Amino acid sequence: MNTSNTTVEYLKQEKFLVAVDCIIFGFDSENIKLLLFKRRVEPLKGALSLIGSFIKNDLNLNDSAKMVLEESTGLKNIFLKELRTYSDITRDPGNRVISVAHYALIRINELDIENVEEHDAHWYDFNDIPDLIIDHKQMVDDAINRLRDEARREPICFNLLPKEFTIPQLQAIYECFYQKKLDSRNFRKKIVSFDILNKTTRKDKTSSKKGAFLYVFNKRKFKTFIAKGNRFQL
Amino acid sequence: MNTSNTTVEYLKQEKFLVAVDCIIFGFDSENIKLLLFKRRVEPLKGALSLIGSFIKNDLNLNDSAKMVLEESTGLKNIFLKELRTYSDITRDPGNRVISVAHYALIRINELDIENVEEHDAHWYDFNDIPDLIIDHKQMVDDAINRLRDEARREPICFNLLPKEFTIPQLQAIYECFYQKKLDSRNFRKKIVSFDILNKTTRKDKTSSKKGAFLYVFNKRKFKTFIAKGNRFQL
DNA sequence: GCAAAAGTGTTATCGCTACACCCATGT
DNA sequence: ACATGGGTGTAGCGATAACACTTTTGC
Repeated sequence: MNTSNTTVEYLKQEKFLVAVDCIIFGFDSENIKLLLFKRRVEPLKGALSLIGSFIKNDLNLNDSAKMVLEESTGLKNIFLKELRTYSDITRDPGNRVISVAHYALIRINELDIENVEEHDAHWYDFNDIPDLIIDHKQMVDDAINRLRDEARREPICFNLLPKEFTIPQLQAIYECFYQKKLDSRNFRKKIVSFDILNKTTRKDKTSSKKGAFLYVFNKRKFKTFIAKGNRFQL
Repeated sequence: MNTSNTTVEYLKQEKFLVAVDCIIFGFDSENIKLLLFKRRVEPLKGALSLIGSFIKNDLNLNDSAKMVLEESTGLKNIFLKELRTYSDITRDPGNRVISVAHYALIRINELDIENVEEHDAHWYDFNDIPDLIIDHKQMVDDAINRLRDEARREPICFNLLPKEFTIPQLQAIYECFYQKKLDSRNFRKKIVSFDILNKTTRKDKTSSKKGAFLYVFNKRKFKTFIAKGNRFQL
């Protein structure tokens, strides 16, 4: 095995600018939202865009995206996944840039407001996204489709809710994704049958006089659920 | 909008080597196979690896992967999708290289044998993959998981079979993925009920005296199927 | 006491699973 | 004539979908 720092073969190759862009999703009890920014550098300064950054030599792509998220939202430990690359030669008018889009789910209530305002960031309803620079609109569309699909099969929506949440809150997210009302009896029956939530004794009273019991997602129970050969499917 | 060639901001940024690697799947009527290559350049020359290449300035990632596939298999119009990026700083001992893995499904019977032998390529059973260089084994594992998952929900397995194929051939692929025998009556019932195949009047007699009718995947029918709100699920 | 959301059970329907025999043909 | 894989139908079961009323409590 070759252990020198840079192999001769590699020196001949062209190098590229590489960036990460983040599609940040939130949920405000009404709708799925996306966090968009006013771009601060040329080209296209001032236009609406996703938040992103060129990567540096000391971080991999995932960590680069994490850093971007932390800087723009003040949040650590965000749910984050790679979406796909965008590499058309002329996609960026400034120069060729290969961008790796990532999508993130955050809890709006934990957001650092100051940070966000400092970055000229605003939430937009996910089914009413304005035009964005370059191919960012495409990235958003792709991310929404991916998320819609993934939400059906993986327990990821919990990342949009506070650690403790109610069943009706969870249902509301799925109703946004599917764009239709769900039967609350059937929804509750299904999610409870999975046995992946812990019911607390506390109630959330922000949306009704009666209050709804708070639940917590239990990762251990979920693993057991999967180990038994079950499939999360909503 | 800025229309100059390279923006000043961009000039300060670090650039990176970017490569594509291809996980090539085939099916030989018995098992899912993977095409692996003996590496020809340092570092790690002679070791087993996926086929790949540094990208050039004139092609996007998808087209770069297509070119790699064409050069190594002699095939055009291959089913090809991006898997994910691999970007750990130290993943390549030669230098930092960001690799974008792609997976491809090809029809083994159409393969250009000469081309393949020229490239020191050999087929390996997908559940008995030897050690590969760098993180290529990880790429393969990720690709297999992705494919297993995608095959359930998207009609992609047809890309592993000749244009005309039999129902038992198709079933065999799914039996490989699930690693269990399926009931032929139920399998046939399900796939026929989708109404996305055209039955021909011809038969394939390579695996039985009686012969099995040949079918063709019909993209138009599939679109209708989806438009009606159905879901492909096997 | 009333408005508003939370919570609860039952029935009909549909789709999936399990299962066994006849058919066509090459040797 | 026999061995081999191709092709077909049905019945039982489990899961989903449809549906309406009671409970709690802040105002």
